[in-house]
Amino acid sequence: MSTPEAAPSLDFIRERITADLAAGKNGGKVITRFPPEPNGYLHIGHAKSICLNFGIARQFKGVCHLRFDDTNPTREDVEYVNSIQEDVRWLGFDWADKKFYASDYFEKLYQFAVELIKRGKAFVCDLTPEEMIQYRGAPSVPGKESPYRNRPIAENLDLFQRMRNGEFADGSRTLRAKIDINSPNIHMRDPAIYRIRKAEHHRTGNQWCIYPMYDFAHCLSDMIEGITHSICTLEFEVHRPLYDWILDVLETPCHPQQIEFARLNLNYTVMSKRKLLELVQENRVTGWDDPRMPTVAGMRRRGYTPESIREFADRVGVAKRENIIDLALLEYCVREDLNKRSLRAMGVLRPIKVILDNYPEGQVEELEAINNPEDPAAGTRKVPFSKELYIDQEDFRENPPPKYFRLTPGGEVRLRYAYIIKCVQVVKNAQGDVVELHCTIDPGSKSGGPTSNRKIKGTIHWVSASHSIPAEVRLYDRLFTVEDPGREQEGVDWKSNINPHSLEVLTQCRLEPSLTKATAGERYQFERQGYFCVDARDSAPGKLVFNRTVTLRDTWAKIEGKSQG
RNA sequence: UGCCGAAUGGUGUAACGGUAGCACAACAGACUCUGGAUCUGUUUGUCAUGGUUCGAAUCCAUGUUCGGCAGCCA
Repeated sequence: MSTPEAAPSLDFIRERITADLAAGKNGGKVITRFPPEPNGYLHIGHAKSICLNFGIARQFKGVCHLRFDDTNPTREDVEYVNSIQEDVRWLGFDWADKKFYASDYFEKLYQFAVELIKRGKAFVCDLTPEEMIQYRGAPSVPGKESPYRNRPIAENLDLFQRMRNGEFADGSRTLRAKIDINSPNIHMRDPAIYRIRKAEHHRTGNQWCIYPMYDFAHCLSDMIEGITHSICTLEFEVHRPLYDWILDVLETPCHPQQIEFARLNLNYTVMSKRKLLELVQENRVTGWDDPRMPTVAGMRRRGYTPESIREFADRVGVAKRENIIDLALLEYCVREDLNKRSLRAMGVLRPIKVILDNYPEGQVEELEAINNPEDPAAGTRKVPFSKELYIDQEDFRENPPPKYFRLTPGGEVRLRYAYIIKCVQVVKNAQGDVVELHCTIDPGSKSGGPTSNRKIKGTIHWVSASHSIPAEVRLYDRLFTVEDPGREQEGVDWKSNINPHSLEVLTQCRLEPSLTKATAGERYQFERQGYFCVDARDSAPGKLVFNRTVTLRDTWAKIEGKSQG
């Protein structure tokens, strides 16, 4: 017997699509599209949109097109076309043979513009850009009709053809829709739909010197592809009347429904392509794929999994209200995923030497360690143990605060998978820094041994000094020190909030020898510390570089942070 | 002050006139050879004021606050 279950709640877009389907619209088909402009790398906000559009297509047994919205040759580039495809694929989505470019439609778009002119709904305007701004008015200021607005159709046709022929200079003329110069919606005040740009396009070369504007190209591209639901972000809401107007006037055979949702914002980072580009160009980061960037490429390099990003996109939901998502949710999603799948290893980031006084010189034991306690199938491995070890500086305190469960002078601690040791002597250098610890082991306390069940509060990780391998480890922190760095404030450069400690490079790290074979992109949990990923760009055999994806949840840091006020 | 939107705990998001729920965060505890994971529990919310109704987060009115729009960008 099944108990009555509440239907899984749908977001407002899926709700609407469900209703359309129920009403028999679009012949029962669902076709969406992800339409990036190739003028930058994709970021986590795009990932949300990708998951939405491709996810809806998958869910409703439809398809999602990948369409490059490349109508502005001055800012677009093939580098971006390539990175976008790589990122969408990496995220786990497939556009099959549905890859398109708005530039594929330039000729069709031109013909639609001619048709608009023939229907008396567009005109060639000779106003300069400055004049056009003036004539357009402002939100509360009525517009003024262009003196060229009532040119005869034949003259418009001739002029538009000559615009295409390259007879006029950049910026000297535009083709404008003839709608209503006094519309309360500024986008309806006879918007420009074609401009002259004698620029080389990354795909059409010098074939064109006039290019359609977004508002004209987008709705018609959607229409040409038979898109049923054209999902975009909130700032296009005021464009929808224009979207609909163009398709209505042209009496097109299909009329996609534009639906707007609120874009994703994440705290402690910026999400505008312009700002991200600025960080790249000013070398505030090492590139679009810098692991601190909220770009898909950066997150990939940092060690995020596609699964975790998809899970995140699911959890943030889809709605129309402005939002700023807590970075903690993203981090929760990666930890959740990585905890289940990643192999454990021991690595000492800031080494301090430990000498076991009562352990035989030259003896080496191979101790068994569990590869992943969450997955018994991952098996075990051997870790060498010897008289000289390294432990992390953080795991020893000469003057321990209350509740400190690690190594202290005269205190005991468990070495993971090995023995319980006691610190008997602290060696310092001339500056008073602790450089070496002498300890003794409890021989019976070896994991599995007779006294191994002794209750010891703390367990720490370690590596054998002579067996361990060197590595560089890069620790990342949030790129900005304030929650909403993108918010423009008068007289304040948004870049003044960049976190000067967003990157810390550790070069003295020592890792357990099993990591020798770690290859680019592989992810591990360094026990008690976090998840780390072999850097795909800078790591090499014998010269390992790891990126810290995210720390483990750190209850101790919280306790200590609180007691320090 | 024109037009278009949106307001539910700290952050997101459900509830579609009938018990305000879920997740993250926070807090407390259990367990632990990772201060991880896991488990248990706790705190915190319907923008305001009216109205309709047996009953309102939901419907209506007014107001408030926040966001978007004045590129020949997308």
